[in-house]
Amino acid sequence: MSHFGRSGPPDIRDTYSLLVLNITFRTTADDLFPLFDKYGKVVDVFIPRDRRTGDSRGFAFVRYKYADEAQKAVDKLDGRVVDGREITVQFAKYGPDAERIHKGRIEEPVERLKGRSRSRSPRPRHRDDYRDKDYRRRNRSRSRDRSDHERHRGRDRDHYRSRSRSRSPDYRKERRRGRYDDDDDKGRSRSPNRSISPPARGSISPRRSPPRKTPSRSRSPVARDEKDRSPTPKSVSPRGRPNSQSPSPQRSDADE
DNA sequence: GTTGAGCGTT
Repeated sequence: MSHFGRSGPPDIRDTYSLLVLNITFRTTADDLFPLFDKYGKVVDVFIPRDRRTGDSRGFAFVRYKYADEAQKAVDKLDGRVVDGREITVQFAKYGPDAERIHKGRIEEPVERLKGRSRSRSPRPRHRDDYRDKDYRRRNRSRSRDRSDHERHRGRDRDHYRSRSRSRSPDYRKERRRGRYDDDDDKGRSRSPNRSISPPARGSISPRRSPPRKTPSRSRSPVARDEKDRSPTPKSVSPRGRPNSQSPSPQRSDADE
């Protein structure tokens, strides 16, 4: 009863999906279930969460068994203050498959029931068309960037210009066009290899090169080896222990 | 610990 979304999509054949927006980030499906269930029969309540943090996105989907009940819930719960925040209840315009739906109900239910007709849509290509458009607007999952943007806009413009290099979450979103590849993307993006060439690794450490002003050490593999090994084995070889280093590998001001 | 336009999962 309290486990929603754990078993995946139950049955959306004759269910009306309601989109609940403006909900708090701590509101759970269990909290919305009794609230929406009071106005009708709720067959399923799902709240999209972030794969990385697992935190709620701030909106939920409530599925009703009947449209009349859903409509009533929208009229009653829409604008209702939940958890100290006014929530917005409206019929979902898009289905779980990014397909357009009417009145929260999918215009065309599962076609598998109809027969072997695998073709669910004669134009799957169009689906991606408008789908991409929606994704673009959805890029602002974390509106934090926007918040900072506006915040700096009215305070300090110089800082804003300086931050021009600041990487925006949109660049990778648009590039991948996916929302689940963040895990891999982030794991690899963390590596500064993007701007650093493989050969550079031999003489990396821009700060290490300049300090070498001693002509005595010009070329002594032996001396260099001993020096690297003897003195500070843990301090030396930053690549060997990235953990010891700073979390931000991009500290080369020269590159910027 | 924070945030705030929007459309979804085994």
